[in-house]
Amino acid sequence: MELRQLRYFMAVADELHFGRAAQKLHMSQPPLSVQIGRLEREFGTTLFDRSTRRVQLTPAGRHLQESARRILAEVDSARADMRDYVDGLTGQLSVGFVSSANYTVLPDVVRLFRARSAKVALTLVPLTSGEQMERLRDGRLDVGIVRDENPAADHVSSVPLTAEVVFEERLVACLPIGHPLAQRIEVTVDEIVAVPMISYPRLLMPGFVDRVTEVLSAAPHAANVIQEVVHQETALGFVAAGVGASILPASVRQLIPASIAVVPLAGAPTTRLLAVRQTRTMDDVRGTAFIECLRDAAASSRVLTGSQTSKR
Amino acid sequence: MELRQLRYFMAVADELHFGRAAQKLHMSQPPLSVQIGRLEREFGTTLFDRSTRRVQLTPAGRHLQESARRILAEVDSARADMRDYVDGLTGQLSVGFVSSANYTVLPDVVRLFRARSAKVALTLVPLTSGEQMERLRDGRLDVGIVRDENPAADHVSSVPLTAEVVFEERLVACLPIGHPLAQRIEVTVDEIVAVPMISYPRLLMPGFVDRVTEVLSAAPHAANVIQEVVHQETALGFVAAGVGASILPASVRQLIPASIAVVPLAGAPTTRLLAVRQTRTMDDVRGTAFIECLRDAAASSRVLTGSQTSKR
DNA sequence: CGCGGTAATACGAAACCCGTATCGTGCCTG
DNA sequence: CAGGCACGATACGGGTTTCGTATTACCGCG
Repeated sequence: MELRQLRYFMAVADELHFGRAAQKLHMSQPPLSVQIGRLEREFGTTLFDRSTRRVQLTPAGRHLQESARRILAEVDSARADMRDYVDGLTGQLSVGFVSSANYTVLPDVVRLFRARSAKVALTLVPLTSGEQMERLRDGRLDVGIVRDENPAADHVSSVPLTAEVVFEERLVACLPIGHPLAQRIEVTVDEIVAVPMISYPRLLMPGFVDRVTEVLSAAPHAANVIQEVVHQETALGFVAAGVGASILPASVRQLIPASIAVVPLAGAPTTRLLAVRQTRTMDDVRGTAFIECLRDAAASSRVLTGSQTSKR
Repeated sequence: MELRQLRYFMAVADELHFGRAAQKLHMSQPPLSVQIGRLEREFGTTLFDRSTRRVQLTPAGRHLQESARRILAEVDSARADMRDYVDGLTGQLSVGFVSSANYTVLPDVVRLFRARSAKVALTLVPLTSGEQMERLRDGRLDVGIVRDENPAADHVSSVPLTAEVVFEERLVACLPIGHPLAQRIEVTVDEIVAVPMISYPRLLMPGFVDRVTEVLSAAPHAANVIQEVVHQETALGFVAAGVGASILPASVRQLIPASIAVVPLAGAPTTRLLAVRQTRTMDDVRGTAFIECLRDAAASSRVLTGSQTSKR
């Protein structure tokens, strides 16, 4: 029993006429008769009562008709499912994101993606950049939205990743409102380095930590890291408590309490959000569609807010 | 997409190893790779991530896996269904019967058939012999249990029918209890012909009417038919009312009221139950199984009651 | 009793599928 | 780091399957 035979059988069962069925199947009548005959020999029963004048289903034929209808419908739906899947209309997409992305492009991106790919099950996983890079390599994430990571960082002969900058914003200093620098229009690297700093564990977000280190390295003295915290919110808590200052993306402004002052850094150093994925899966339609949403949302947000940021 | 390809695909998906999958499929590895590649080109996506070291399903592959599993299961069950059907384990069987068969073999037959072919849906249709012959010819009945019909009766180039005698019993005269002949051990044809007779419409049961006519034709005078009725029960009602006598199969004794006497006919003429079916469908397993039950039940009933019948 | 229509059969050509041989590649080992 | 090994991909020839054309066999009708 092969699918071709079932299709032939259904055509004859529909037409009850070998000639017309063959025509519908774009073939000639003799091989059609042969294939039907083969089915009949396989099952050990006639499927059609046929004379030269009349073709009729036997009871056994009617039984096969029901089964064949189910099978062919199943096959058609499988074909459609596969087509929808490769076209990116259905399926699953796991996207990781750094919490700070929540305050910039992410909400718009998600709204856009849900509109464009309504049937794709989108899983959003909040993770630090470092965690995302790991999960991207082992495939637990399809797309990562990370801050300042270098995808080429060689995890010893690991899966190659590809990144694309989707958003760039200024780095700002967050200071307790009472701090001498708190009322400034901007502060220099030299000035901020003198303040005790609240930083992050390099393991969890190597890109951002390295970026901040790089920016601060313009100063003659090294920064004095007085505290490491995992979340921006925690960092802001320490700042509000007067423990020290912290360098953060400008978009954190949205969750700044009155007790904290945000002061842009002189020289307008920036930090970047990158969309990262496995180079191998660059042809994945859902991932590509998602990143397309990222580009579009970032573009319109730039139009709205002005190419970079930081007016208070 | 062909079933073979789906089977190959599932083998590789199970083994995650082309060589072992090929072995399991009793074929060599190269054509297996080719067929998988063909599927992938058809769907426009890779189904396996494969290096020489590792074979893994892609997400698209997992989607196809689910569909393929369903399809192959559906095909297997279709094959099993067809096998069960041609083996006569399942299906439908329409059997017609004359009401008088209810008093002889029929209950045993049905019990036997239900035991032997439990999953076959048996439809029992009470019909006169004439009605059954018509429905047998146009296929509305698979098997008919008729009385004294001649299947060769040429319904003008119609479907040929085949009959088999399954039960033979004596014809008896039914008389009002007060009738002069009612106390006799037996009556002759000459004697009964003198009594007004209750008969049946020849159109509905030509075989039985002709048989009775044939038996009575041994008498010098023709019978005096005073009433025609459709059902035995009605005939007995007329007899009980003293309207006349009626010739019936001996098995009617079971529904004789006290007001009617049953007297065997001299010469022990008999009437026969026949199982009839289309000659064309003599290979139908369910019909054959049913008739087998008829033979077996009739045989054991003969053993129990003695080859023919009629002791009171 | 021929004629139109239809399914079955015969047979040669094309397509398809499989097996053997071989290649390319990634991983392991000495 | 060079060689060996395991494994999937490719090349190619042979056998099987399937198809199309031509023909036959059969049925119903005028």
